[in-house]
Amino acid sequence: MKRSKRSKLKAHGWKIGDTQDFLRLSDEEMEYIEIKLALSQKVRQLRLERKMTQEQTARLIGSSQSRVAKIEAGDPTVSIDLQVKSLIALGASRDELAQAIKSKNTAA
Amino acid sequence: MKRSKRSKLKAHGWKIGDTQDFLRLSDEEMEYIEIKLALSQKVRQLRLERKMTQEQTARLIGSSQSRVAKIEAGDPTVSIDLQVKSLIALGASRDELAQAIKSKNTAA
DNA sequence: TGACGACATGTCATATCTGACATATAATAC
DNA sequence: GTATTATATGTCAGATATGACATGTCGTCA
Repeated sequence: MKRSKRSKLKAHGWKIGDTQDFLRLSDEEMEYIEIKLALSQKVRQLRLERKMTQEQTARLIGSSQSRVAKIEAGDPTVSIDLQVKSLIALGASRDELAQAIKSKNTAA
Repeated sequence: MKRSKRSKLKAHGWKIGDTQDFLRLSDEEMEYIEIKLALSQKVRQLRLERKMTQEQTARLIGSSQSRVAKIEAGDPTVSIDLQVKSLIALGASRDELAQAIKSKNTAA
């Protein structure tokens, strides 16, 4: 359960799909990162819907602007725990959270 | 974002519903604990489905029997991160994970 | 041009989580 | 009875995540 080489990877901005071979991530690492990225996007989405700045959100969750930026970037130093706590603080329901984690419809 | 007094709470075995007033948890704390508990139950479910012991599962995820027990108990010292990693290692898909987090149908 | 606001990124001391270990409990088989 | 196996619980040194801070980038307004 090590973080290994992907430590420095920026999850943000990846095109999921080209990553697998490119960086030689295992399926499990891929799934973990996809979930983290999905949650980070949801945090940003909710924050923007509520027309808040990262600074305001930081105060809401008892953190700092820089950490909110990292949460939204899916930074490796940010735990899923913190992402989940942020989403809850932003008012997301369990079901909304589940929905965010669900893989998007690969069907056309 | 402190862990506060619920540190010593055992999430396991609660009857969700009587907790709210009893322990004076905020809605946000409740939601967090419910999610953690839902994940812990899913870990146990998958492990048993695969007919594995906690010891075997521990080796699978690179941890120890005692920690697997804590994962399945929703112990406060276990992060959602570790629960998610465990579920992935046990072969759960993103969708399965999302399903586990979803609130169960309150409809009869 | 400069100043401002929002966000990104790097670093660090300290808080929290981690695997490992010891030990306890419970159930089963002899 | 007591071995054995599976699980639970408490503790701790070391690993990792955290908030805070400094500073950087980028857009916009004058």
